[in-house]
Amino acid sequence: MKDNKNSEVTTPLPREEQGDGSLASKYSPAEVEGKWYQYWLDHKLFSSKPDGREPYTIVIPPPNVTGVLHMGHVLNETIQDILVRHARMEGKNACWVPGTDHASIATEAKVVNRLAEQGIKKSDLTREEFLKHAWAWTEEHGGIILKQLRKLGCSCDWDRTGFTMDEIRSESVIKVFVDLYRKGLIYRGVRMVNWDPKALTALSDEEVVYKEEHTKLYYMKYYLADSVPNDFVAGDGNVVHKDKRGYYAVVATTRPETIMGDVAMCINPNDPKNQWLKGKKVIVPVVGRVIPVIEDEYVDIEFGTGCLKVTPAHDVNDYMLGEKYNLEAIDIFNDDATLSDRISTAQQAALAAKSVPADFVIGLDRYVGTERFACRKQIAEDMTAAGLMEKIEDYDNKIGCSERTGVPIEPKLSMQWFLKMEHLADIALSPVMNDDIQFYPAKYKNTYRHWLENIKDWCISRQLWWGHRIPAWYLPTGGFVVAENEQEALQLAREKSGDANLQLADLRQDEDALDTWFSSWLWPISLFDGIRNPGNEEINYYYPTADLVTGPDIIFFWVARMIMAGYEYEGKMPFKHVYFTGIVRDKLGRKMSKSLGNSPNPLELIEKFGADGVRMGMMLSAPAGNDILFDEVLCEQGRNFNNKIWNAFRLVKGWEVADSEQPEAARIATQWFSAKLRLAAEELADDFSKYRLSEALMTVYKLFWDEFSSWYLEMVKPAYIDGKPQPVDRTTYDATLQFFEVLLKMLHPFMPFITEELWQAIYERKAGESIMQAELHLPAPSDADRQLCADFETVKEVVTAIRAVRSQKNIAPKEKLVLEMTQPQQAAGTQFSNAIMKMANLSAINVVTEKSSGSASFLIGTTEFAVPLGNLIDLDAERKKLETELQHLEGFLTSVEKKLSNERFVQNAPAAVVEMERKKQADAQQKIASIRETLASL
RNA sequence: GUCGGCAUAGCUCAGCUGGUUAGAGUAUCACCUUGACAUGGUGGGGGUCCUUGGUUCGAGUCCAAGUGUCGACACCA
Repeated sequence: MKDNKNSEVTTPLPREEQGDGSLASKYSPAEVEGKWYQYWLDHKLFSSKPDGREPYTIVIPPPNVTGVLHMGHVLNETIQDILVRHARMEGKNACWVPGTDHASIATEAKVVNRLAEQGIKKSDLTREEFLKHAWAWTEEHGGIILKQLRKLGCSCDWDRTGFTMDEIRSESVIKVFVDLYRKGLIYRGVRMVNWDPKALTALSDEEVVYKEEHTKLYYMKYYLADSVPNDFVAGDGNVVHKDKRGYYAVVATTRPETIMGDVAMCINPNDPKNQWLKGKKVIVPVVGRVIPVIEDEYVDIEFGTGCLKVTPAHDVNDYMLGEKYNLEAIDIFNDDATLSDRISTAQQAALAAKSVPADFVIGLDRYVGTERFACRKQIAEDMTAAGLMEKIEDYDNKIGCSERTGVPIEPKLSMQWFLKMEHLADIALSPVMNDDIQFYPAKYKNTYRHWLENIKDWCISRQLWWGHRIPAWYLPTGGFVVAENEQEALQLAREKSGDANLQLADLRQDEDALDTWFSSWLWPISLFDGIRNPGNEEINYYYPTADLVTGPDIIFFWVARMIMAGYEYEGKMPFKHVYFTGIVRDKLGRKMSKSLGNSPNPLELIEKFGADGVRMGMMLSAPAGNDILFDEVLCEQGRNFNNKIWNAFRLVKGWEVADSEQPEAARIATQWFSAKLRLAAEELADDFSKYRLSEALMTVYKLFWDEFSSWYLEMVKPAYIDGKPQPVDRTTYDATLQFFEVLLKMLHPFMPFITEELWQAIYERKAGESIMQAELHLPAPSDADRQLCADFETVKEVVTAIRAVRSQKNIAPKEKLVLEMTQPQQAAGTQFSNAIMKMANLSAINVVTEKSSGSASFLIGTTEFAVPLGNLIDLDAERKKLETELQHLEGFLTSVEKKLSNERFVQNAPAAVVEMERKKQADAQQKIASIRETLASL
């Protein structure tokens, strides 16, 4: 599985060139990306070994081994790569461990489907035969997604690639199972579980999703088996039903077919309308079984008729009632949710025990073997025909369905393995609540706490073959042993049975496999072999990992359980920070789905916009925890940005260098930009520390495009004389290259490919060197830096104002103008004057006491500027503009003065705030005065 | 039903412990094919910060209620 384009390594600096030897005007990612990824691999730049540096570890949320890359992965993996590359450039020993998940139920379902296409049924195969098919499938499709991650630029240490069912991970899972069993935390027993009748396995509570459905509510007649005594009177609150057959109670249900498992009817003892039913017996319609009326406050008086049918085998709440009142549980279904022949056996027994009028009864034989929904329809029809149905109403209901197969689950009593959660929940709660482990965004702490505080035991066994087989062996004489392997099992079995001649062949291993998440929860430990080999060098070094990046949908499945396992087996948190990503939606806010066709293929996007472009598109609107409305337009923006970087590089690289003196404008520009970089680096560090990655990207984006390209480069760009470009002085050139390099480093985590390409081209590099290892340490900005940048903002305002004058008066950029100003002491007027002249194309800046007549004037701060325009000036328009501004300023002044005249404000507000208001007042007054003066002179 | 998040420009979102008449990206409009880049440049327009009350000298920011919206959990058979 070799990446086609990546195999041939090319020269360090191949770039598409134009005929004349200059660089092409467009950046071409396709030529660059494969080349550099291979370079990184060839030089083992992603690989990590424990050393003296601070570790930075991320374990990948393992995608399904047979999965393919979708937009959700692109988001998730891009974030991880940004974090890893950022940490690596900070000088940390970055280790990103990739791998895949065997995804027990999902993969088994896919294999079963494929076999079905070939006409093979799973039930026709032995376990070994089936597993052979499953492994073949895994090898065929497995790892495709890992190859696709390379296209994205992910800097995983591929030598560490793990699989949740490889040898190390399998042994770890078994070891943990045995350990938890011996600690008494794992037990086996018959419980009500969620049964998936399609996958034919039990599921955990977390694997059940509720879907809204339009169904029916059936009101069925349960006739009284005994005569009705006369101790109730009509009108005393009792609601009594009677027809020609006799008295009856009405029971409302959404599942009429389950009456075959009815063993009681339950009323609320406080329900006035059902008092007459107390102590009675009723006859289950169709079935003919006579059942008692029991009383429990669990029953909601308001719902339906207040009469609840009790079917302990098929409803969790009924099961609890059954336990409480010691009722029989009649399981009416086969494993695939067709009706079992037990229903007719039970009916015969019931009819034999008690005689029931024949017209209440329908032979249940006809339903045996029918599918549950067909049966429901049929029995409703039959009851209606037999006059046993009072009425049928429309009803909206939420139905629990299997997350994986989508079919409605059946609550089913069955023998399963469970993990007690109380202790594990205990150790996992406080680290999150007190921020030892930090959630981003923090709102998920609530969700987390709620789940842990209401946790139930975890059903960990699955009636599947693709997974870790439960290490329990049953003895021929009954009972079982739990052991890490067959030898140990045999030994334990011999001890337990007292039969020293017992052979392995006498033992039968449990057929079930473990829930996939029972292996995933060990991932941050098992990847470093910390379960089998506790305290080894790797686990000591890399654990706890730094950041976990995942979706909030698996906070219970995975995140919470990793925290439990982490504390149970390492005594430490598995990760320090959890970054929850949102769901990737389309730009209309809809979930991406195959049927809507709104899910772009990431690989096609990469082809179209380049991996860097796609990564940027993804990150531009991806605040942690918010859903992402993905729009290709953002990838386009990413691609355009690449192109901008590329062209800035072309410009700088195209300069001729001379040993001339540095022009004043360039000198101040380099000073300013160097300060600007320090400020930006500080801002970036802050964004990263808060995991505000899209803001970090936006910070660099604006830094490169606006500050560097539009301001800095324009200020230092050598002029053209007689149509010929002049050379740049060496000082400026060197500074520019250094700035460029810093910018590339800042951009690298977000856009690894183009930054490597240009970093390699900007200076000569040694073989094997890479930008990804280049450290970025800028000194903290000084007060002088801050002042300089603030002053420069004023410069920009002046330049922009002059450009606005040009734009309004339609004066060509080439035409030189003169600027007049009244306050020479202003920063903007002195050290920056050369820069202003260059950026605004001025021939002079004159300090004047009185502006020329016929000039366009403007205020920056309290300094007055004017551009003499001669007869170009439109006095009316000028007056109008000034009047608008005057109005605005006067309104402003009024509000400030109102504040200042409020004694309570002056007394209560901090001195600095009051001072600020006074300054605002003075400034506004001065501005108003100068505008009035200008107006008067017009 | 319980709990939680969110509501700011056409769109997507910033706005930290309250303190200049609220910002960014994008979209949009006008002008400009100059010599890195039209995948570009320059300039402009655009907001009752959901509503109502309260606290405060001062509220987009804090509190309460309401409305809308999204989510988690629990579900009445």
